[in-house]
Amino acid sequence: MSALSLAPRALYEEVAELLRQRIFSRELEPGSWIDELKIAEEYGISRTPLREALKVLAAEGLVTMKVRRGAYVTEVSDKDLSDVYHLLALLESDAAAVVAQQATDADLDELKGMHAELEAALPDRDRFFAVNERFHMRVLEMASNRWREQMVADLRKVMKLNRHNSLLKTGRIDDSLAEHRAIMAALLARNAPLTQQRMQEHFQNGREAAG
Amino acid sequence: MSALSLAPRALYEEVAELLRQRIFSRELEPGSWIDELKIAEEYGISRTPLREALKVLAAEGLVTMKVRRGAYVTEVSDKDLSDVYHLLALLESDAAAVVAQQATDADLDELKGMHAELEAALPDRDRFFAVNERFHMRVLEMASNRWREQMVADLRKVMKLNRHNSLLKTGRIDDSLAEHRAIMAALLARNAPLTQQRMQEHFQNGREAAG
DNA sequence: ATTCATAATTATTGATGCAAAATATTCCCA
DNA sequence: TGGGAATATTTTGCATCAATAATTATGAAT
Repeated sequence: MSALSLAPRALYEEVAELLRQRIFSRELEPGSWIDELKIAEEYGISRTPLREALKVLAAEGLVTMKVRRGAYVTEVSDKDLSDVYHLLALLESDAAAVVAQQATDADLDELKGMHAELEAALPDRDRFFAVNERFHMRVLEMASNRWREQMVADLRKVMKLNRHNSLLKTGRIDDSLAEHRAIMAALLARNAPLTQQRMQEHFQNGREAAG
Repeated sequence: MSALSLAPRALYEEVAELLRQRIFSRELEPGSWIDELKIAEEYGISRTPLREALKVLAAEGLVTMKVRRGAYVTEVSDKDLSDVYHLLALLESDAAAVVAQQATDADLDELKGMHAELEAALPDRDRFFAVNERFHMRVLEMASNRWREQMVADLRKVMKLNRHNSLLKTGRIDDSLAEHRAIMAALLARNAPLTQQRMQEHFQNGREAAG
């Protein structure tokens, strides 16, 4: 009773989250078979909620179900990674364009504040990563399209399957910051096409750095 | 034993498909509660595979799970519909641009053939709808990004939740055909930006006609 | 008469058990 | 000794059963 949850989730949701952690930490390796009995015993639960959790993860693309052969951790090829990255760029740059068009002054103020945090974060890399992540997520929220938010969330999870996954390389922090400045300027100017273009470039640069 | 399936699916997959049909046919109305006992009895199955099927549908966005309150058919608001449409336009126009850039001559020939079928389909509306659907799906396949294919497939399912869902209005067939001609021309010219723009417009026109 | 509390019914959620299928192992025969 | 068939084991997939939580209905008290 250490953590009384205000929003009690179903057991299969909890299990799904635990499995996500184990997959992202590569304790469960891509391509490897997931032993239902073993996991169920480890968590002290039955196979029923575990199987339901696996189906949730399958829908997210994190595991792959094979008929009569159980669940496997999804293997992402280089092409998969490239494809997912392409979609993230497309969806997030569009979201940014929507924000440039529809955001309230208060919204832009908030983003300006977060960008200031980003500028101040260096040289603390971890802090920079954290604020950067929050900024991207906040832009997505402001575009207020729950379907896109879900899709981007799922795609980002798939990205994390890869060992060299980071959407932001350490060697590219300075460039990334400069790009963020340009994006922020376009947003404040409420220039939707320019915002879209700069966000797209931001992703493309990150992609080249990753490849 | 009427249909011996070469690719035997699990029962929960079959059930998921049956439920999709019932949801799309509005036999199960949006917002309504899904009675697990009743459905399980109707199909002569237990509740376990049914519950797994419901979680698959929940991942697709067709049903919404409420904790300790079971499954409900998702209600799509006008805004949801608009948001989903926006994403479909974004993803499919991008796919078309990719095809314009990367397709082989054989690919373009195939699309040309399908477009010819489309031209020949009129005045048979049903045939026009069918060929149109195949065309869009084939373009998506040619862009060869399985993640996008999955996303578009799910979004199209959500669209079907709405009563006035059709991505192609009957009154707009002539306009639609003209737009398809323009898209086809841009594809054959391998002009990616133009293809993207025309596909985007194609969706925007459809959207205005729907609203 | 109305409201709050308690009890009963109903439905979801989790556990256990069983059967079918797939894989691995062993034994027999060439 | 090597290959193939038969058997045994493992594991998925489905069904049944039990328990927990929520809603509704009923009763009592103000």
